[in-house]
Amino acid sequence: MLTPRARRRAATTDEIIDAAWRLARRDGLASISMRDLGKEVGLKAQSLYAYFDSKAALYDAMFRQGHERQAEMMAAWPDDFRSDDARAKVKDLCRQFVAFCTDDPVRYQLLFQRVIPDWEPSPASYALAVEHLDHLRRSLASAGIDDPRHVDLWTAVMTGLTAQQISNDPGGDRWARLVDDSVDMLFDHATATTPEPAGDHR
Amino acid sequence: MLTPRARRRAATTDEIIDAAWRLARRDGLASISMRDLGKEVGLKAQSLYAYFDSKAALYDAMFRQGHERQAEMMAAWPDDFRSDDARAKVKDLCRQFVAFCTDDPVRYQLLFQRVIPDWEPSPASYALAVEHLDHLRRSLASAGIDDPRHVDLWTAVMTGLTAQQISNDPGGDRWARLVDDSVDMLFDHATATTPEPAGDHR
DNA sequence: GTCTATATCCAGATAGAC
DNA sequence: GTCTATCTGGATATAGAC
Repeated sequence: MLTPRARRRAATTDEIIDAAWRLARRDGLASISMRDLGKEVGLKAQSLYAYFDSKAALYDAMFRQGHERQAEMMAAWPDDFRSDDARAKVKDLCRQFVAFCTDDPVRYQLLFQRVIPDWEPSPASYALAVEHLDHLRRSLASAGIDDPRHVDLWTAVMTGLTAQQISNDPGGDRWARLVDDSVDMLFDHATATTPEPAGDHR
Repeated sequence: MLTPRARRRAATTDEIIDAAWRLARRDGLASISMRDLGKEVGLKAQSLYAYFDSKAALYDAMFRQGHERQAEMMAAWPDDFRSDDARAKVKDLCRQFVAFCTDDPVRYQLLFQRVIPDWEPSPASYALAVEHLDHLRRSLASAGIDDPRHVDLWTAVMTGLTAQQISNDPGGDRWARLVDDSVDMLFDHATATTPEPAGDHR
């Protein structure tokens, strides 16, 4: 139950965060300034401190919001692919993940790269990120991929495709369209490779 | 032929660039300031402008030097792998490339990512980067990999491994050790996949 | 909660003496 | 080529009136 006062406050907070994303897309994530942000929402820069203790807290709120969006997206997928046609379902999941990242490169940078000097997410916010990696891990395990090396290779390929897409063909699909192919490749490789004894993993 | 004066000047220039790399490794690439850089080499910040027209020109010189180092490294490898055991040779090349990148993450950021706000390499410097990608392309082609899609997948996997290694296991080899495996995977996938008609590529 | 005013600090870059 | 002095402009953040 929110008081009208708290509701208003939350609305303004959201508005500031939205404006921050707009500025980030326009000028770059690291180039957001409290002055510009104030202008964007019709406030003086100093007034923003009534909503965020510091610029770092603003980034943290953006980080948190981004991961919540990702959570909403992934909630649509089960993390149990045992039933049948695991490959097709993993393809769906991976395609969706890459699209989520390439749809909003700035969000990708904030969530998955460290591009802001002297900032990192708070532990509480970072926990959200860890949770999502676990979702992937469970999904792959239920599809028969449980060698940690294979999971590491998986993350490398998907983030590699994403990064290349964003950097070298923004707005296109030169790398994004390779997702299905990559999933087949990874599956074939994982099933062909004999897993090493568990003691060898780390 | 260099006059002693020019020689001295070149030496100081190199010294400044080296100091800039040191600062970049300590404080981050984007956080280099002309003040700090001056301190590092025993000059006032303003005096640095006798060697570099601007901070952007300094970054450009660093970018250039990094690519020259890469050129030296790659010069040791032929770009013709037709002879025999192409797979092993490509593995060598890829292992070397990933090591080159992970050995110096800051250099990797400058050469291959865009982490400095409002800076990009000059066209002349960027040409060096294009040349190196061509080296890889020729190498893979001589090893029988000539489908552009496969080459794109190749770059995605290698940069993906590199980025994961740097971000999530700095100083370790959790992803770097997967290079050989990845080359096998990519080779198997490329030889198993029937190339599409040339008209379908882009 | 929002404002004005201000503190504090740092950045890149230029002018001109030596 | 290097210095001192300075310009210009930007940043984050706080104090205190309303």
